[in-house]
Amino acid sequence: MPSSCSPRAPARRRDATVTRAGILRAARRQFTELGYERAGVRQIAAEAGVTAALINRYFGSKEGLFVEVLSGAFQLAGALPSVRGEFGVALVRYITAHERRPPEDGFDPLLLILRSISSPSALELLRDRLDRRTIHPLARWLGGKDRTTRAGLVVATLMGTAILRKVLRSSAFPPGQVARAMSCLAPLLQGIADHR
Amino acid sequence: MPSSCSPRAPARRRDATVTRAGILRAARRQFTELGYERAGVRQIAAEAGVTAALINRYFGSKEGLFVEVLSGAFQLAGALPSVRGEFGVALVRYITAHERRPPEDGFDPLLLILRSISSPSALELLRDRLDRRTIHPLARWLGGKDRTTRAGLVVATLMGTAILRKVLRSSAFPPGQVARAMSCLAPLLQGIADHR
DNA sequence: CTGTCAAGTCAACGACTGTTTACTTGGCCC
DNA sequence: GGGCCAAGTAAACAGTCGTTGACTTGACAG
Repeated sequence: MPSSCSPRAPARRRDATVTRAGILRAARRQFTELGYERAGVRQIAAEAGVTAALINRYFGSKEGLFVEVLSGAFQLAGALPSVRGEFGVALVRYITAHERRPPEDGFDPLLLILRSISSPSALELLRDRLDRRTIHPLARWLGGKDRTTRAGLVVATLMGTAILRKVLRSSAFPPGQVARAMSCLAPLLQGIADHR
Repeated sequence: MPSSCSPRAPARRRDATVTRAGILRAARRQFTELGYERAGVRQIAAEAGVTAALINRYFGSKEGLFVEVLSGAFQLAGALPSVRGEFGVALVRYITAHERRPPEDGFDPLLLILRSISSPSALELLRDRLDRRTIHPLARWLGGKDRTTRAGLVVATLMGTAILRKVLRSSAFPPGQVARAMSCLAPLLQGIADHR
């Protein structure tokens, strides 16, 4: 079926939905690479091939654009295994898979959080999303005693290792030895899942 | 012994060393509360009761002031126990002690790191200090197999929990239930220390 | 072919940043 | 008591930021 929206679809150069999607894609990449504050609306618009004023037209404000970027992220469905005993290795496998081939565009919610927590307005949005869409679902999946605290510890461990490995690039986690880090991380996560 | 530095010490109002120390104190507080980027030289100077130009006179630049703030921090001596089996509880006790009565001025290196990692120039300084003064000494203390990776995991866990608890203020770690979080955290840290 | 409305640009606003230069002021020494 | 140098201030510089209103341009309908 050729072109469901229009009979002839002459590849129009002025398409609001296409432009909007382009801005959103550039924003996802720059927000994860630079964080909320350092990512400027002018740079984002330039990467999308438009002017900064269009961002305010389509998203109201920079914060509105950020909210739109956040929508749909933070759900960890797909990383959780069907068997409880494979929790640790499943998460580690999920991480290494995303390491080998980075996400389609440069979008990475974990990095976006870590580089945006210095902004008070972004922080409030991030806490809300992370609590509702990640921690509490994970707590339900884990079950048992102190489930929410343990879910928080899982997320904390993932965030902490991400900070040291990908943001700070600490010498404790050299890029060539991800396997060693992951083999230490897996039983740690599994231990949190089992303590119930 | 009254006033060791000067015979009469008429409480002079123009004292370079006192002013320098005042700027440093204000900088420590604001860098941990706002991070490197959001803490402005004008606000820091105002809290110290001087003008922003004095910061450049005494510290060369904002980055020079940041370096000075960083000097002396990041060493974890005092948190480590003499017995290896008490590693987890010792660290947890250290955290809760600092929780009960916050540090003298509002200085907290962990929060300073977490809120400053979005700045590239600050990041380089932080990685250097954290690696040399915290992770590698801790790895030496831990000993055994994968000591550096495990030291990194300890720091990662502490950073991650600090992010969720003190920066994001996630509902997974309500302020009134620090004991529950700590009782889950202690065996986790002990597990990292034992895995060798 | 022309009218019309959305898509997009341009320029400017006001506020803020770190830094520098020229200046004023206060306290100690002779 | 008068010089003199350090301590400290004031003002401006050159950027950048998000946002806004008025403007131009493109594409489709009649």
